[in-house]
Amino acid sequence: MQSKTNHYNYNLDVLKFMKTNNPTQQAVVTTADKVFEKIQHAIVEGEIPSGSKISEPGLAKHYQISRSTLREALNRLEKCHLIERKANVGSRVVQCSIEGLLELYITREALEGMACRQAANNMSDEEISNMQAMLKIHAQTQELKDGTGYYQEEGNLDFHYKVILGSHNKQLIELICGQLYHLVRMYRCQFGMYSPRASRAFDEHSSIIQAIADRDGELAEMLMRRHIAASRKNIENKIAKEITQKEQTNIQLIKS
Amino acid sequence: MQSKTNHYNYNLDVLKFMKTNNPTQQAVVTTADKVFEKIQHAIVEGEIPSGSKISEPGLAKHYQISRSTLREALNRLEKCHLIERKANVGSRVVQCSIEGLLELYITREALEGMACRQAANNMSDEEISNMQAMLKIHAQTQELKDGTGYYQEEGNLDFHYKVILGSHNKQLIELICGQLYHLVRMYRCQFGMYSPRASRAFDEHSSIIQAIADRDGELAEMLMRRHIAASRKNIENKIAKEITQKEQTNIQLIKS
DNA sequence: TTAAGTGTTATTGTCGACAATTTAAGATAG
DNA sequence: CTATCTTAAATTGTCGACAATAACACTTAA
Repeated sequence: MQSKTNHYNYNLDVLKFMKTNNPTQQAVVTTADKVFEKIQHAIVEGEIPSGSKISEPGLAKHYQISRSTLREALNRLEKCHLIERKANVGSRVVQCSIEGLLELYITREALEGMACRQAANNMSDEEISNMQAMLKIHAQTQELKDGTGYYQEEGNLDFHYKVILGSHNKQLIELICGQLYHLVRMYRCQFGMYSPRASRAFDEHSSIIQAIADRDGELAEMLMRRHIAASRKNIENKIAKEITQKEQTNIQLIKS
Repeated sequence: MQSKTNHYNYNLDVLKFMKTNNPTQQAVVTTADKVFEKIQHAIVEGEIPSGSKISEPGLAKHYQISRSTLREALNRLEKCHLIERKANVGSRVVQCSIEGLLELYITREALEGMACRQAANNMSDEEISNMQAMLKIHAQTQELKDGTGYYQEEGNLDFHYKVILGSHNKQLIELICGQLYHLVRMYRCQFGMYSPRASRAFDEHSSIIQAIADRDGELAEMLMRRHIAASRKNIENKIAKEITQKEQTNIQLIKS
């Protein structure tokens, strides 16, 4: 559950993308906003450990701000489900868990599936051709860096964002981009997950865009749901494998 | 778009239900919590008009609290999408619109559909029989008050809540019950919508519970989605009818 | 008359201090 | 030695005041 910062500096690009392209993202002007982003980054990257208690006086001193300003930032962190607050007790960084990760995938499957259906209905022809162009770039880059799964991950987020924004549904956009995806990025960092399904994911993206271009909302939703479900099952298998490996190690340790 | 308080006092019951049965709902202890609930009620009922600007000094004086406490309450209102804030400008009550209502239904269809699927997988036998018992009570009460659509609406919320909680998915529960449903109740009040589909909705509820009892997640999701989509289309028709009526009235006014 | 610029007013963001509550430590009884 | 109660420390919630920003009214120039 260690953070792997060097593998995830693309987050900055994605964040910038969110800020410039996401209509629901408000500009960062106030100091509370800046501190919010700093803490958010620290939580996502695991610098502030998952599950740890947050000390208001401590953090306020660390960032050289008053407690009021910090509390404003904490409120926004709570809004995107990165921390949890209890009255008269305090805040804790959300506890990452396998169950939580799977629940997140379930929720994404529902929301992004519907977003994809709406995208098929509501995206403009221009938006669609933009996305097709993006996919071509991904294809080329993939040829260069095939197997690493690194850039593909960036492309993955990029792709999902474009689809979600293409739904033209403010409610969906806000829920997924404004709230859920902070948690997604946190899990990606904490569990060190870069997709080992790069080429398959690329094919799935192609099919989804095709369905959108055909204005086939029903198919588009189904494909997106399968795409996310496949990713979830991939994780489940990986975790199951890790567990059995650990068990075998334990058995060996007992034997020796 | 007037509020119809007398028709909606059942909201208190539902709120109580949320507090006692919803694991994500935290107890109200702090004064900010109390003020939050008061303002929330005022917004939902339309006492504070949809789209109106919120004056921090004004509201603070009105509720006899400091601005800090009020801002704490405003943050929670923002979390459940009842107000929108802009930096250095202020807060506005969310603007109710037909597009917003339809977007909300789309989102509910996605989330509650998936929650229903998960409920079929995860509900305990006891929970299921509880829900079946609840439905029987609804059937009896419906016989008594058939046609009013009033109590049925309470039952409707009750039913949906039970299904959502039955998903045992914290992420889904928090998103739907903790955030979305405040907006749902607001729209219900502001647009004065008590379901005119009482008996049909009851049948749909029955089928859904049956699918859950059969542990048929796929069918359960499909039925729930159709249930919500039917409600949405019902609204769409109603609105379309109202618009044509208005147009005809306008034509008559022009003629006279 | 309209447009841009300027000064005033009001609102929001931030701060430090105090009050209320919880947590921790220590003392006392069993 | 454990458990409970009491007291002390720390943390959170709330308050009022000040600073920074935006909205408004007014003046001036084109």
